[in-house]
Amino acid sequence: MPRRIGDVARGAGVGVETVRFYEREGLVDQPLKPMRGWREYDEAALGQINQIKLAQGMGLTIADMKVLKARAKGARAQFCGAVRETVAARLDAIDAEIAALSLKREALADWLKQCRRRGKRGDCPLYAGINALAPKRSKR
Amino acid sequence: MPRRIGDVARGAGVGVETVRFYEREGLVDQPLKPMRGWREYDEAALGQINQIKLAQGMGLTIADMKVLKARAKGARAQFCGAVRETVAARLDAIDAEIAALSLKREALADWLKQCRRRGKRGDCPLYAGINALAPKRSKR
DNA sequence: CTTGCATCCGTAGCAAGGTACGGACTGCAG
DNA sequence: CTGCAGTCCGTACCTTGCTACGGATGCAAG
Repeated sequence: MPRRIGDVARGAGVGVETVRFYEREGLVDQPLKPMRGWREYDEAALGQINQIKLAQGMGLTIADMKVLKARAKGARAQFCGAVRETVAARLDAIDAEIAALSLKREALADWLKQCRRRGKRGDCPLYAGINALAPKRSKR
Repeated sequence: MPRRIGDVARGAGVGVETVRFYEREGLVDQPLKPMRGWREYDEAALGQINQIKLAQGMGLTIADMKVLKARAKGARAQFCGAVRETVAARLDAIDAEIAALSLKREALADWLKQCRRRGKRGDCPLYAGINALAPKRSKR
């Protein structure tokens, strides 16, 4: 059972600064501070950090989580709607990201293939292109 | 034929600030400034920006391009080796990124499926979980 | 009482790739 | 001559998710 922020951090496998960051973001509830001394944490903080890690593993952003946390105070149906909305939006965003990366992947793979095919023929268009852009030397 | 930075920017479809950013990064050669007046650009700047856009489309980073540009002054064989190295490294990085995103994609899709399956049964574990983390209210 | 680690708190910095701003200047049209 | 758009230049800001720093305090052991 965690008592102080360092215990929470170690228990969740994150740094103390990270816990404090989550608190600033409002994702982890910061226990009230006694007028002197250290804050007293309980299991809730640990659970909240684990939920953050879970959500992060699914690709949700901190901003997404803030929205969902705000909605969690409302009725279950509303909350579920918000969850589905957020998850669907993030799914679309991630699909778009994957599509963009796949295009890049193909372009890079093609480039490598061309490189190997040209092999020793030594007609790299990029090298020619880059040096054509500095025509000072070729003009003499 | 571009004359001033604004012409270059319009011609390349980027902002003036972006051209200046590439100049600061050393990816676009900035023509010498006359003691008074405006710099005079030629086609080279346009070509360099187009190469940047191409490389970006393949997923190369600005840092990658800096390295390659530095190598372009050397012999062709050295340059080609550096290109292959950079491209291969970036390809690996992008594959890793795609793999990570695919995991997230699956997790999100699963979550949505679970949401729909639970449908009106109203037993969302996330809602329960979040509210269990604030047990103040349930204790009464 | 002193050492020494932990916490508290605000603030600043990192990566990446730009974007924006403010004040001074330039050059051209009216 | 004046107005106005465009440049020049340095610097600050943006996003995201942390991470680090520095000075002040707290607390327990020796």
